[in-house]
Amino acid sequence: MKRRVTLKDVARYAGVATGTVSMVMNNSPLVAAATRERVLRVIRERGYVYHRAAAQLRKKRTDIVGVSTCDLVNPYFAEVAAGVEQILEEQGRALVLGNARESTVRQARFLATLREYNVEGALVMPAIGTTRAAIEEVISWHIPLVMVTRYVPGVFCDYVGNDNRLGSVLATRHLLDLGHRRIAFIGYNRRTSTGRDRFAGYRAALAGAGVALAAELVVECAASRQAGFDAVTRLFAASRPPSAIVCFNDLLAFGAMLGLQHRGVAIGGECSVVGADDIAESALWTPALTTVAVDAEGIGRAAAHVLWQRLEDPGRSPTRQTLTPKLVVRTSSGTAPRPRLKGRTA
Amino acid sequence: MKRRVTLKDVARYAGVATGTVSMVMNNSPLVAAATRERVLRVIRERGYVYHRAAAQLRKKRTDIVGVSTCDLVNPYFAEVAAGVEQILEEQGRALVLGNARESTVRQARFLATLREYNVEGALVMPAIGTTRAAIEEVISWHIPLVMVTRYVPGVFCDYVGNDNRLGSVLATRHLLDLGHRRIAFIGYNRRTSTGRDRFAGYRAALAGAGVALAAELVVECAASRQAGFDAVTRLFAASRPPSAIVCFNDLLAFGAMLGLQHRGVAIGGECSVVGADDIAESALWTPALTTVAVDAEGIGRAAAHVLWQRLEDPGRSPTRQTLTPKLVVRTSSGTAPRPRLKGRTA
DNA sequence: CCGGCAATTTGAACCGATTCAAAATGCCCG
DNA sequence: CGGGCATTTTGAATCGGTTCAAATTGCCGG
Repeated sequence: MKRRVTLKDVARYAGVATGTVSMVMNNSPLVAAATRERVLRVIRERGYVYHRAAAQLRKKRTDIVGVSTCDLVNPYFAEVAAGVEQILEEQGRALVLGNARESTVRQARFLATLREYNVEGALVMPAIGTTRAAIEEVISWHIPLVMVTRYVPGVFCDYVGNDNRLGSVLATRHLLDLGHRRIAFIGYNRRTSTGRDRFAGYRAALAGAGVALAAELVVECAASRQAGFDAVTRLFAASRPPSAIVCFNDLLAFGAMLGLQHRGVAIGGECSVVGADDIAESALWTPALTTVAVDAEGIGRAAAHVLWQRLEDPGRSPTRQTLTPKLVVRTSSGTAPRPRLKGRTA
Repeated sequence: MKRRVTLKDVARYAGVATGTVSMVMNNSPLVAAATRERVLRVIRERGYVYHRAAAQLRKKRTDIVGVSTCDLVNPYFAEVAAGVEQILEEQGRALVLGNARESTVRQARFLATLREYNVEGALVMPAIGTTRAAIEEVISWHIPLVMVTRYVPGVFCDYVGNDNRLGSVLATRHLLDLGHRRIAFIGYNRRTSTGRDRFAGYRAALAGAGVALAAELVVECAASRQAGFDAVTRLFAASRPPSAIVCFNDLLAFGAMLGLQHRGVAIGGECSVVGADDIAESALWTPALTTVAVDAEGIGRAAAHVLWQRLEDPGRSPTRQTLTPKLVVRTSSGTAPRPRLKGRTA
């Protein structure tokens, strides 16, 4: 077992002091070009490998960033993570990944671990149920934290996400413009900021058009295909079903469309459906889903960028950055059907 | 700025030697229970935080594992990564993530970085075009490496993946059993082991049934929905279209089904379609897709487990572990249509 | 009361980089 | 030729744990 080549060895072979080699490794402009060349040649010849842990002991920088995902199996969060990775890679920082799987316990455990690794900062997609205290604890450790995609109310720190409220406004307004008045909202979840904001946009758009919000048209449920199917079943079992549905996300919309097809309701005709996220399948469904496109990778990239800014200038006040979603109109939404004028003609 | 609480401080406050505190931190059975309690109390009271980089300097273990994904945006690989994360988390190891996005350059750069972090091992999903030399270089650094999902031929190291050959055999045999004889294969890609193995299974199943492989029924193309659509267009433009299609994966199958619907070909009747992977959408399509289910998370978990075994016993000979996929029959596949007996009746 | 053995505890050297005050070197100008 | 200044280089102290040979403590049987 050969001993590892250390910086000291390099210094000896190159005939310089350890400090000089260190400066070469850190691209210091103070070393003379000729010296730098000589040192670099020795490094190459001897196969020297920089030892980051040793460096970290004295230097304060670690070039490590922690990333906590709430659910990596969900393609949306995986895309956000991919965006984050892209920027961190460009910055030459390493990414330590944790997947909370929507468990605040796992999330807390991961964040505590990050502390032992002396990460420079953390990008957190808060798991459902994350408390203000949990986030503030991390900040109290002096680890710069950026909330991504979801935020925890009342926490004073950076946030990058989608403008979910606007997204729902666009979706709902689109339906209102098509003449719809009985518009349902399915997938309301008050436990995440995304859930609350998307609902708030729906509510605001209705109010803006002078349409009263009908409690029986709001369905609180999970964000799965099955839940969408069930929600439609429930809505259409009632006396006055909606003529359009705003869905919390595309998965729910798919379930809803299946439910409508199952009942023989014409999608885009008798009942319109709008989703959110614009995942890959949305364009391929029959009918193609009208949805609010969210740039998940862009959010990840922006979040990594915001963390970088904070590291550059720790004093700056927290930013709250939202990317603007845009409505993609396809065939699952159409003009409102004429109301059947029951009895009125009599 | 308060100075950080070090192990030495803990030792002083607890009235013991640094060595003792170190042993407590490492759960050594040598410290007396009473001493351990006292030290732990001081640690809690003073808010001591273990400094892994410092520990690493002397200890050889790092508890860090590198994970290189070939494409994190692909839900399949994201699932594998999630499986890996789950096991590493249980083992108390940190996961440093890299996303090669199918670039061998990015992959190589990431693997080189891992060396500087002194990772205990690496789990690599080789990017398209990964050479034997690239993998062997990592091994030459004495970093235990496990290839996941894809393998590079000729490399003598651990591998965990799906039995793709078997999967295609199951799919093809299923179609043969339904009476099909003109069976196409779309999405052949000879640049990944998955591509080669899935094609090999198709070829073997045909041979086993005494059916000649028709070159015009094999389409080499990307693994996207669009490619599936285009492949069908091509196959059905020819004189004798297939009565069934084995697709490299589900995405391709969706594209193919859209293509068939577009041409007015009855899926499961006039032409059957079988996919592979069984992603979430597959069960929801109309018709529901018959496919070969692959346990992506299971593969990730198994891979992390294999790495653990190798760390426990570096001397063991490399394993080559494949999980068994299983056929999920749904409605996109049906009995072969009667051949139209052109002219024969005359 | 003592020798012997097992169970604990000690603490100084060490891991491999970074730091920075001080020294060395080179160059220009009077 | 020497002083002054800018450019490079030096190297010992330091970061915060781990190690392990050696010392200490406790207990038991004789």
